[in-house]
Amino acid sequence: MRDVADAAGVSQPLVSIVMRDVPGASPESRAHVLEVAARLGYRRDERARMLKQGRSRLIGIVFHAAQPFHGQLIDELQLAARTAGYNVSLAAVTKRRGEADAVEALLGERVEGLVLLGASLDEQQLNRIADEVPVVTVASQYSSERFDSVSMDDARGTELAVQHLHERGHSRILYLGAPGVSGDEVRTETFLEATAEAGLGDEVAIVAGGASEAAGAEAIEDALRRYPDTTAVIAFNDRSAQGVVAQARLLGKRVPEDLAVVGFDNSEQAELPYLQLTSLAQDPAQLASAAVEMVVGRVDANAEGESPRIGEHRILPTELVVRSSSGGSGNPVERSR
Amino acid sequence: MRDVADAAGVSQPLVSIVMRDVPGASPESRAHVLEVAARLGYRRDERARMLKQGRSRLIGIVFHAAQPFHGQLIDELQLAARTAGYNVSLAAVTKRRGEADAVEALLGERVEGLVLLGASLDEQQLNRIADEVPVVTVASQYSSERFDSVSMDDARGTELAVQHLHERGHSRILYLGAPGVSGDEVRTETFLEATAEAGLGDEVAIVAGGASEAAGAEAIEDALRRYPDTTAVIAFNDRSAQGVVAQARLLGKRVPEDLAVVGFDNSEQAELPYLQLTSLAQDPAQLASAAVEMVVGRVDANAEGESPRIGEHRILPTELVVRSSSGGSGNPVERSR
DNA sequence: TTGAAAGCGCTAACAC
DNA sequence: GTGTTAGCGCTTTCAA
Repeated sequence: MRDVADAAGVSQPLVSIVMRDVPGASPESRAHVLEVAARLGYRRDERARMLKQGRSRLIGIVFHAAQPFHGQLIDELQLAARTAGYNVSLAAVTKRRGEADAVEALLGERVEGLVLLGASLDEQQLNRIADEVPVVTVASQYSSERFDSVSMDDARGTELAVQHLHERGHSRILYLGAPGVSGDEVRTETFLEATAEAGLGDEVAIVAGGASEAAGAEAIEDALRRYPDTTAVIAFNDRSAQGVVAQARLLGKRVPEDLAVVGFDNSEQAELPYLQLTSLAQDPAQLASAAVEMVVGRVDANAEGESPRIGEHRILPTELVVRSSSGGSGNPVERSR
Repeated sequence: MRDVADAAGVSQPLVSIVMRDVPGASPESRAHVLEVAARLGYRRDERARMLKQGRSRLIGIVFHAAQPFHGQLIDELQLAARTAGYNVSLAAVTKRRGEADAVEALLGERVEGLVLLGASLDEQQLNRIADEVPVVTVASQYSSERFDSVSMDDARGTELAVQHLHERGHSRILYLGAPGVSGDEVRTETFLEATAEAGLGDEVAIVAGGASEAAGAEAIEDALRRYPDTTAVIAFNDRSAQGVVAQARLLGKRVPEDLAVVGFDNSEQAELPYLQLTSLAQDPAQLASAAVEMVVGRVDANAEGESPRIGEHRILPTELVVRSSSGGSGNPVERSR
């Protein structure tokens, strides 16, 4: 900026005014400064800017690099944050880098808020982080009073899935869960309640799988041996559902004629022509805008010295998107609430 | 730092010495300062640190959020960068945010080098960026003199695939490409050369697909109508290969008995039990360490005022990992060079 | 071993 | 409309 100012024959703060595009410079000097800056290839240093301003206007996002659904969420989060006047800083969780590490890195950058996608830290660890900076988790369920969360309505979603399959005449239904992954507990409980209520109590089964294609494939192979009469499967997510469909077909089952399959997430994969997976939708745009709204709300509240409010745990409505993997659409979309 | 210094009754620079863990403080004051810092929840501001140091020691990584293979690369890149004494800063390319935008954001953070995963910017744009900061592209092919690239040996890989299928008796081989995606051109040309050399000139075909599961599925359905005698497919990547396998099975073809399939990337998906995809491996660890080595080399050279060297375009050896999708392993692994 | 002083690139308050 | 001055949180001389 000094260099630009010297080259343009003006003061350095005037260059600042021009570069920020705020009033306070005549059209002529503005044009001149911009011309000189462009010629010199000048680019403003964002760090220095943040340092001086005393705040970063940065939201940190922790995501799992291997999870394609997080890509969709990042897209929406970036948009929502920009609208709220914030930028985002990304930290990836990978096979060799845990969530705690990723959070540390973002705190070192002085992010003003943290959005954690698919967090698996326990509530106590998150509470400690929330002492430093507002936290909101997306797609994980917590009930802490110290931070917020937003997730889909797992209970209602499971009910919709059970109801959908029951209506289509299925009674031997399998829930293929992902023990230890957030959301699984609620889905498991609701599955038992909903099937019991429908009078299917002893025809259903629960098997342990996981949140990946491989886990779904392995679990269904095993499950079909143990429960050969199974006619329908509710899988933990679309990825495991994809494994279920592929493996079942390899074993000679037709989907949906011999085995109906329902997944969770309504990811882009669900629309693949050879899958056409019935799935419980969670809208990434809605999740993202809720997350940004909550975290920015807390950031602003802190800035104005308000006393911190109690943790808010928002649950967004789900809808069942019916495709052919469950026997096709009778009534195409069933909304929750 | 000021606060910590006051609370500990020492000067602020001394706190800096302690926090950086460099010699210059007595064990007692070191312990005392650390204790006070911990009590106050002090955390060093990375931005201020970079600002003062006059450099960021940051490598910017541009990745595609929807591409799971990039997740593996990020993991390796983070490791390699840390080893070289650098940190990384991530910028995601998504449906609504282009590569140019992502690059801009990183330049604003004053990254000292840029690693672009699967770049699709043209050479001229990249040259302009390379004027500001060293650039290396990963898994895209360029021949610019102004920046570096590292990619797998597409030509050799394609040869290996053709040879592998030919050895197993296939002659009606299809190349299912991804027009416009980097690497496709070389693979297409090599496919034609290698098949011609093997005397299969008029039995092979090339069809336009894409780099996703959906593209592979659509393309194979169409291709099997136009070339019903096809017995083997080389797909642009593992994702499209997965679409090919799934769709072919749905159409009643058995894999590999009726249709042998080979992919590129040897991604984690290739190992799925129901796929067992023969694939041309590109080792993410090797790609990553080469990329970091090249970009850091240029950063250091610049720092020492050396005149910039000419663009280096490194091509890493590939190997064919044989799994059952191509008829199983005769000889399990065939190396290039 | 410790402290004082300067300055990285920028913005904000104020004077001219 | 423009320039002057001060300072964000650090690191880095250099002096005590």
